[in-house]
Amino acid sequence: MRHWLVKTEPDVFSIADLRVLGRSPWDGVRNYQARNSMRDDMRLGDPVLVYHSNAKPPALVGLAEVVREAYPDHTSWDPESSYHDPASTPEDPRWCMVDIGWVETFGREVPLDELRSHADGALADMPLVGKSRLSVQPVTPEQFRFLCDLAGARSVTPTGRIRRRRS
DNA sequence: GCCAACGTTGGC
DNA sequence: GCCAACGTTGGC
Repeated sequence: MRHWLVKTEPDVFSIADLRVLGRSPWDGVRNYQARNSMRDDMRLGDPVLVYHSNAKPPALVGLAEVVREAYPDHTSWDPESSYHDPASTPEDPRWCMVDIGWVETFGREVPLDELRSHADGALADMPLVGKSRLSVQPVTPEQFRFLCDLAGARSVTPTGRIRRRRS
C-alpha cells in the first residue's frame, strides 16, 4: 500500500463535489510523472490526501481512496474536452486516470502556510506542495501519518489505512 | 542530446 | 493579473 496526495482546484472540482458524488474519475492529469504514478503504482484502497490549489488559502482538505485502478482517460481524445490531446487516441491512449472515492472532509483544513512551517522537519522531503507542480504525488507513510494528525483525520488507523465503518 | 522558446501551474 | 518555477516541444 502506498499513500498519495492529489491537487485539485476547488473552483473546478472540490472535496465537497467529491463528497456529493461519492466517487469520481480523476481525469485531466497531463503530466507524465503523475501519469506513471497512477498507471504503475496506485492500487485499490490506497489512501489519497486531497489538496486544494488555487484556493484561498491553498490547503489540505480531506481524504479519499483509490476505488478503481488506472484506465484510459477518454477526455484525452475528446475534441470537445478542455483536456483534449490530439496525440492521444482510443487505439493508443496517452493518458490514464484512476477513480477516487470520498472518505472524509477534514474538520480542520491545513493551510499551505502551516504545511510549509514543517518544511525543515516532518515534511522535509515532501516534493513540497507549492514548490512542485506534480498533481499526483507519493507521500511517505511517515508524512501521511503526520499530515493526518495535523488535520485531525478520523478515518485512518494507526498504521495509515482507511478505517472502515460498519454499515 | 542540447537548449531556447513556449505554455502551464499555482502562490501571491 | 503578475510572474517565477517548472515541464514540454522542436530545431539544430
